[in-house]
Amino acid sequence: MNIYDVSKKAGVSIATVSRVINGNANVSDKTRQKVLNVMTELGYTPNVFARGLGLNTMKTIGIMCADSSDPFLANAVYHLERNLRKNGYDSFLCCTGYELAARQNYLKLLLSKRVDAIILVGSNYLEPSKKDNQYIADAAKEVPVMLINGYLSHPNIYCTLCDDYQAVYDNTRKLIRQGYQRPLFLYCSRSYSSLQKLSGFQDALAAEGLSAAEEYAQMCGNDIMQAKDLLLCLHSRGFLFDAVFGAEDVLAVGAVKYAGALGLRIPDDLAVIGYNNSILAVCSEPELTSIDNHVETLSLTTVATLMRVFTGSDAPNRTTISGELVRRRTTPAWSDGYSGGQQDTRVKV
Amino acid sequence: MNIYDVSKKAGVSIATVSRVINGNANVSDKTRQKVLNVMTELGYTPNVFARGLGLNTMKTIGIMCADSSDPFLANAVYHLERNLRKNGYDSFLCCTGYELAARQNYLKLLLSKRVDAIILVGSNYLEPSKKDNQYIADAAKEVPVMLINGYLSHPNIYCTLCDDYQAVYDNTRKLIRQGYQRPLFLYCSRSYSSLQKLSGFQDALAAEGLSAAEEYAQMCGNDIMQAKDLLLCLHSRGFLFDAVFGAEDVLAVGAVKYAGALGLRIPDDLAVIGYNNSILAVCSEPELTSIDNHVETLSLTTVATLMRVFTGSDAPNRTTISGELVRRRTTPAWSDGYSGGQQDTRVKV
DNA sequence: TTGTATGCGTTATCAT
DNA sequence: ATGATAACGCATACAA
Repeated sequence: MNIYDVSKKAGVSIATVSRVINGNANVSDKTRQKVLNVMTELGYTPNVFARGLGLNTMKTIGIMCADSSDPFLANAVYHLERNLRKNGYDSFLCCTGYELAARQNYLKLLLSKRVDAIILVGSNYLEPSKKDNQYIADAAKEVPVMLINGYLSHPNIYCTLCDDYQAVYDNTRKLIRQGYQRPLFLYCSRSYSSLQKLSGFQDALAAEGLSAAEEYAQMCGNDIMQAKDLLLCLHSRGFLFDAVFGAEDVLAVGAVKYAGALGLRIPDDLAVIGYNNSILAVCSEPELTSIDNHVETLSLTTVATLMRVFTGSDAPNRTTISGELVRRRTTPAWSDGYSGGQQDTRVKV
Repeated sequence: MNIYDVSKKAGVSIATVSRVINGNANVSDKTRQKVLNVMTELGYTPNVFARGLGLNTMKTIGIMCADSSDPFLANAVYHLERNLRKNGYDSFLCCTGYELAARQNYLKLLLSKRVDAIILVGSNYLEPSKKDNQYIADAAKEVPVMLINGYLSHPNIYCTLCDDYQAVYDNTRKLIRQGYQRPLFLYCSRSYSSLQKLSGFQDALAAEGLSAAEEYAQMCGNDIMQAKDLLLCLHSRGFLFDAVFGAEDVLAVGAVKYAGALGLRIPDDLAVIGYNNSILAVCSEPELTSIDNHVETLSLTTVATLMRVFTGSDAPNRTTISGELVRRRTTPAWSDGYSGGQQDTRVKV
């Protein structure tokens, strides 16, 4: 079943059939209709390989993420996939894990499959060492590379990110002004975005005139229980803190568990803020105040930018959107001017 | 940069180069080495389209799931993708949503991309009406179709599922024998797997000599708050229940929230069991007893079966694995013989 | 508006 | 063991 069968049955040449397939205007309505009829009658579908051979594209985007079971990444992938398809592109998903060598292999594989672009989801793709990011820059020589929540200044690389620094900075300051004089920052990776958040936290302490002692930023595993245990351990060592800002919701939930274990009242004895506004925030008890980094917007923007790149329109190499505090029950009510906080809204699903 | 360039530089014919690429034995070691050297030197990669044209396969599997941000589905996708790649296959992921028409389109699209097989993840793919599943049966005429947590008896369709019926049946009986005489079942879809769970629940009531009044199985939205509100509403109407068995962890968390709202003690006043052993189970407070349906095993088995199908070995049309109760703090300790319960283990991430 | 002929980069079938 | 050559199914430049 190929284009010849159709052309034969329709009594036209394959060129005409091809024109119909590709929506070429140079076909009479009558002929077009005849061909279309035959195509549906035969249940004909163009062979993608033959097509790809000629056009050297399969209208396919490669998406790389560390782990599609991470709620944030999963959400991003979901929206990316959806929107790409809306624009006529299919997606090739790769869950690469966190190891560099594996990632390099996946990238090579995607390129060998002749994808039309590559989207890297998650700030964890940015290695601290420049050299380790070279493979990304190399890929950008062949196809456009899109980064979600990561930044790399390089031709043909386009970045869309949430302003994590500002979000943490603003809200840490608010926290302190509410009387929480000993906030603790909890993070679990040294990714670009984590480091941004950390800076935001440290700068906020400085801006409020607090000493930013090293211990007020603690690193731990990406896990509820590890976070809880770490806090318990700190507490038993006599370390004092009255608020926890988690770089991820998981860590913040750990803080809530910690408070529960010690019988601390939330938010009176301990305030907690998470990050991502994931389902964990509403699952937690009490429900978690969390920063929404607008996954959907990030994804939509990325796709929109990519389409601009494809059409040759000029596209910004870097787009930043702001995070937004979604207040729930682990922080006291506060009001202020300079950043549009928002009352409890629907959580990202 | 193509096979001709390589053949020229290596001083052999393209046929020989092709043989080297495909590991054909009819090449002298000397020639093979020479060709390999040239290939790496030139950084040559075979063109997948041309290759696909000849072989009519791209070693690619189409994976369909409703929503990659659902923890269970995300996990399955993750493991599928990983294991397929281990077997030399790439994956095409489609998040189809829950609507039939969209799903039919996605399936058509995958077939038009000439995938080598299709994997449907999640029992939600099985419609109650036979007619609505016809498109799946049709697809099976072209390529093998794998179902995870769904069952359809049809040639070239292979199903791998968790024995949801038995898991719910067994554990509901245990619950009742512990003294919970008024268990309530909460579910949120009429998918194959949901209905299996429901039957298990109903049969358990009957087996324990309890009247299975309609109201003891309630349907509600797939959402923590909706579940909580429904329970509150039932309570205010004077409806009595002392245990909740959720068909999904989300619903069980809703039950925990309900208990919190009313000041009920868990598990004394209310026992709760969830399903999936997702991260929600450990996020909940108190932590949720939940049934682990072994996503990873399901995924591994599916891939293994598919590989058997590809090699022409005979493969079982249906494989069932058993669920397993992971006990935490929303049920009292109980011990018994006939089903291997397990103490709190690591949650699925 | 329609048809003819060629190229795309492989694999596979013959020969040699 | 190696080489020449015919598919594979489509897009497209060119001709009519």
